Amino acid sequence: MAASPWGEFKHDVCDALEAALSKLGWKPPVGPEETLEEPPDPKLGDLATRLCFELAKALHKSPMWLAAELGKAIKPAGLIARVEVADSYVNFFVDVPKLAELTLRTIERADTKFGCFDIGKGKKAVIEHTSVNPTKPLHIGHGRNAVIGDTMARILRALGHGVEVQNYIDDMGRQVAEALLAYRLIKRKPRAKFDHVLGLIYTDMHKRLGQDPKLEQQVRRVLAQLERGKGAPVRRARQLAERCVEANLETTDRLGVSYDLLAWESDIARSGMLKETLERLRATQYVIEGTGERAGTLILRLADFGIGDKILVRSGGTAVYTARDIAYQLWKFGRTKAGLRFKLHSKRPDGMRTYTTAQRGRSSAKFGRADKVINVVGAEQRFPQQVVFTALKALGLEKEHGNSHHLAYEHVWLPSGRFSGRKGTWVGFSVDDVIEEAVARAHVVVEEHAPKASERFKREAAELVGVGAVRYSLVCTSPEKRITFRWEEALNFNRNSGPAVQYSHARACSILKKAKRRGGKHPSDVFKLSEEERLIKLLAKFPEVVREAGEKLQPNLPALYAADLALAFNTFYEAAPVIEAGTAELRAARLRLVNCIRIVLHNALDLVGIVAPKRM
RNA sequence: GGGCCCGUGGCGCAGUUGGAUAGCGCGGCAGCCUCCUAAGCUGUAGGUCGCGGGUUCAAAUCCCGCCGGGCCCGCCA
Repeated sequence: MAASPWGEFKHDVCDALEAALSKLGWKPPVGPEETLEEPPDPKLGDLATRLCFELAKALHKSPMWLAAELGKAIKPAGLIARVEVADSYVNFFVDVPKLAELTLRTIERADTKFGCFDIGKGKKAVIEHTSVNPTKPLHIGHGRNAVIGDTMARILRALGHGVEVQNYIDDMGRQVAEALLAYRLIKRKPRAKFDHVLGLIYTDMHKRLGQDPKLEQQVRRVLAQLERGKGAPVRRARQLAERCVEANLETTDRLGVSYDLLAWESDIARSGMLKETLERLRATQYVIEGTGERAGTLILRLADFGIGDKILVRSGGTAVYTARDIAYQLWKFGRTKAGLRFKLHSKRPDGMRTYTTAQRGRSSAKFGRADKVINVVGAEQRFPQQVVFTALKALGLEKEHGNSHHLAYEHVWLPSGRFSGRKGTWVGFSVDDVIEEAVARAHVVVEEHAPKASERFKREAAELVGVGAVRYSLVCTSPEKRITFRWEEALNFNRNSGPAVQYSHARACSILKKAKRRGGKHPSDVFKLSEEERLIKLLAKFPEVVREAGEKLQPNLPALYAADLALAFNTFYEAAPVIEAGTAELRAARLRLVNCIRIVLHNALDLVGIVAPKRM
């Protein structure tokens, strides 16, 4: 059974090209598969090769002549219906009836597994995302990180990887020191969800920090206590952070984002893996002791790898963030002797179990030991991420270096500028606030559409649609592009939105429900309409989209695909009656098509973490 | 000063391993509910792909130089 119908077609085209080339005795400088592209207009063909341009250089013949000869030598086979030569291109037309039968049968059999592969071969991928300082609620920018990471996790699972999602919690940084102090000093606290309380008093604290130099000293004292890694302040910091994380998790639960492991900095610090990592680095030629102004420091020299120096240990003996990140990265690959201990943190509403590192936990071989690591981290951290990865190379871990990926994303901005935790500009733009608003808006629309539905249905539909709109708006843009948060986009329920795809899915379900009886035979060439042909081809391409998204780390691809498919389905919906199709054969065939569209819309939405409702 | 990312119709985006007439959505304008959910559909207007060179049979895509926006180059966090 073909996992990917369109992949099968590509395969057939490559075979046909190889056969023709060997018959002609031509040796192209590149493999045929690298020369395949989609023609700009489907009328020209479904796949084209630009091979003749490549051959022209090698054989000193005109590309047009080569295309004509090559075209004559190709025998259509498999899913290829016919071959046409246009200009210097050889164009391949897919056999639509064959592709239709293959695609529909594959989707029906695979159902929710359509789009899944086994190319990951169970190889383990660790994805780190979210990793917000545990001192505030998630704002919509953190939401983008979480949604990108979660979508990537879903895509890699579909490709057959074992996936472990880690959320790194830094409970020892300056922000926590400030939050701890703020919590102690500010007696009158706002009433709100705990993470919001912390975020608000943190902002309040920052107003005072500017005016009161003594306060800055107090922060430093607390930070120093945290650095020591033991004692009451460390315990209190952890407690405070635990409460904040629990509140943050309520938010991510609602977004449909989940974690396998919460990795706490305080646990990592106590494990000794930082010390171990520094010792190993010291043993290489790349670590030197600082001199002059930098006396007493430890410097990582990576000039041999084309990047600048990075101080790892300050003259005071404390390690910088990047040093800890190197140790953590090594641990993710199972490359530290020191280990961590784990225990169950909580069972989430979706049934997933989230574990946490813990002092009094058990050691376990279940976590870490990745084959591949993806860090979803802001684009501004390209340099430190590169330092971390290059450090692996310096330690001789070539393979781990090659399997380290930084999924860099640009931040979300407000029309007025950047988010600032200190200035508190996030207020009103927390993920909680945005979802609340989106769900409220969705409720109004649901009310208009289904006034007679039960209150429970309306509430559930609004939740699903509101969250769908928010998730879609956060993931549909390429990660490397900055997005500006605008209410009208986050709350967009029109075409090219999460709800639009959900709506198309609901319509498909509705047709199938109303049809009651399904099944019945039909010839494979029943699909005559261009709308049907377009849908068949789009359905066939879905697995290729999933693969590309995984290979290129582009979580926006399934989102864009889902909108494309929904659009094509809407066009078909207007053009072709399904239940009242002219003949029993056509009715049966179109019902099959609609059912397959329903499955693929569902699977595409699922990859993006959006629920596909049967009714809305 | 050195480096990285972004710049595509009024707005938001796709297309960037060089390839055939640059796609989509929003918003404009004109239409479509006795028919499977109008959160929908059809038609229409709107683009020197930031600017200028270069390489090539072929450039939104590659190279060089500018312009605009953002980011990085801390013993900060």
